[in-house]
Amino acid sequence: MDQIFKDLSDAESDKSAGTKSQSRTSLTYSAMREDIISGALEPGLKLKIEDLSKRYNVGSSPIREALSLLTSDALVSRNDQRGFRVVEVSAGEFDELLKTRIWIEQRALEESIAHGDTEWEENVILATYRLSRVARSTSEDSFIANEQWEKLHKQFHMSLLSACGSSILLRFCDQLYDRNTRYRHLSGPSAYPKRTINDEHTALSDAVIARDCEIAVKLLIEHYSATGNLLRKKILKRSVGAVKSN
Amino acid sequence: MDQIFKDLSDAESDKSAGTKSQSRTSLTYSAMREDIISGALEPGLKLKIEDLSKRYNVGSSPIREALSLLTSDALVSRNDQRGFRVVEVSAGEFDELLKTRIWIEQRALEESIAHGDTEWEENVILATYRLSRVARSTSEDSFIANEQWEKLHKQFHMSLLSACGSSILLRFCDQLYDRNTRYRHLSGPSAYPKRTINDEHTALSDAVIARDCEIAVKLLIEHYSATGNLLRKKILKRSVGAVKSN
DNA sequence: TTGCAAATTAAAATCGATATTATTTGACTT
DNA sequence: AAGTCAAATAATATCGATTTTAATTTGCAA
Repeated sequence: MDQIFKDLSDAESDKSAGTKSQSRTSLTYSAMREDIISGALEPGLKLKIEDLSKRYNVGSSPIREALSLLTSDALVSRNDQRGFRVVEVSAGEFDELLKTRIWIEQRALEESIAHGDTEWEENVILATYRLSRVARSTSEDSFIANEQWEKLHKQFHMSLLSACGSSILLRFCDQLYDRNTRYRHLSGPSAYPKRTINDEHTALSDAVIARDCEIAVKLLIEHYSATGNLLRKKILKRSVGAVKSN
Repeated sequence: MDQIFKDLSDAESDKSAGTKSQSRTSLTYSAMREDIISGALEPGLKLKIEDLSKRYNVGSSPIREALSLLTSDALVSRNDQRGFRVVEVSAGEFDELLKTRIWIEQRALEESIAHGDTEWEENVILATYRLSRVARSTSEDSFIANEQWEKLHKQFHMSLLSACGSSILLRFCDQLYDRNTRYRHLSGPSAYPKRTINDEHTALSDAVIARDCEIAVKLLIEHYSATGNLLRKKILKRSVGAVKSN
């Protein structure tokens, strides 16, 4: 928990017209969310209101509200009268996450393929292309997560599902995606040794565009299972050596 | 919005030992949740902090935290700098809800049937029996929602899914169930004229116990679709005549 | 009248102080 | 040495006042 945090206190210096000023609660929520998913705030960490107030430079009310919101994202746990914590990670939860994600995304993908229109198709093509153009790591030898890749990767996966016809289902997928990303970040750098992820993405995209539901679903499941298997080992290693903080 | 609300101010008069005192936030959250689902706080209503403070007899902080939590349940919407509202209802959202619920619960039911053990089976039997023993309405002629039935009905449906192996999926089902219940309450009394709901429940339960996945899923979908069709008409009628409050 | 802008009012958001509850410490007993 | 209890400390939860922002009204000019 020893890193530089953004100062939210002068967030409303919003010179750019049109941008309706966000509340401190919203800004703090986004910032904390980012910090939990990235691993900056590590699993199990006790989240003391006063500490957070100092770090994010806001009073206790926005902090508490942000924590309440994060609770529903399953990133923070609340325990009445004894505060908040970053939720723990475990191999068990990871497996459940993976399993559930596959169940839900399978259906979303099927519906998307069945109902997606031309615009959707083009969005998939675009998202696939954009993702293919950026590197996963900013460095060649050591792995340094590329912010841009993260963003495009999520956009790619969400684009596949976006025509499923249910914003409710999409919301679930979005949430599960982020929870999974957290595991990916926590598992440490260079999680995917030799696998040619880009090829997997392209193949998946092709099947989707060809409206080949069977293949697409098969590829999606394989894609998730493969990354999942790699991650699980790391998580296990991690959770054994984990230190319950403060 | 002119009804009696519970006074939360002396909630900690918790004589019963063992019950760890809940926070005002939690209590307020539950109370407001109940009031939104029951329709006491109607769709679109502006939720002014001060009003709510008076009604629920707590300060602004617990109110705001409770509202933040309700936001993630999709029961309350927040609009930065201009407060909270009870989320609107619409035929469109209802359809999406129904559709999504069927997608998700189908999978949950399939998994549950595939993996459920003896204990699960017995829970289903029990839940079915208990539900069959209470009346939907407390009155014979006019429809007056029976609190007990509501509880047991939810327990019945959740019991069917409870062995699906994913607490994450169950959480989703739970949330969607509640959102649907809100529609049911809003659609007004005596929503189900002649249909013998109890028979439908029994048939569903039988199929589940017999591990007949195909039939069970078919019955579940029919069950939801039938009630859904009835509700949709009422919702349409309602949303036309709705008055944007305050 | 109608349109616009300043002034007013109302509400949301935020802060910082207080009250409440949990946790730790340390003296004392067995 | 281990356990128990009470005081001291630390943290949470809550309140009420203040600041900031949005919505409304009012007054003035075209």
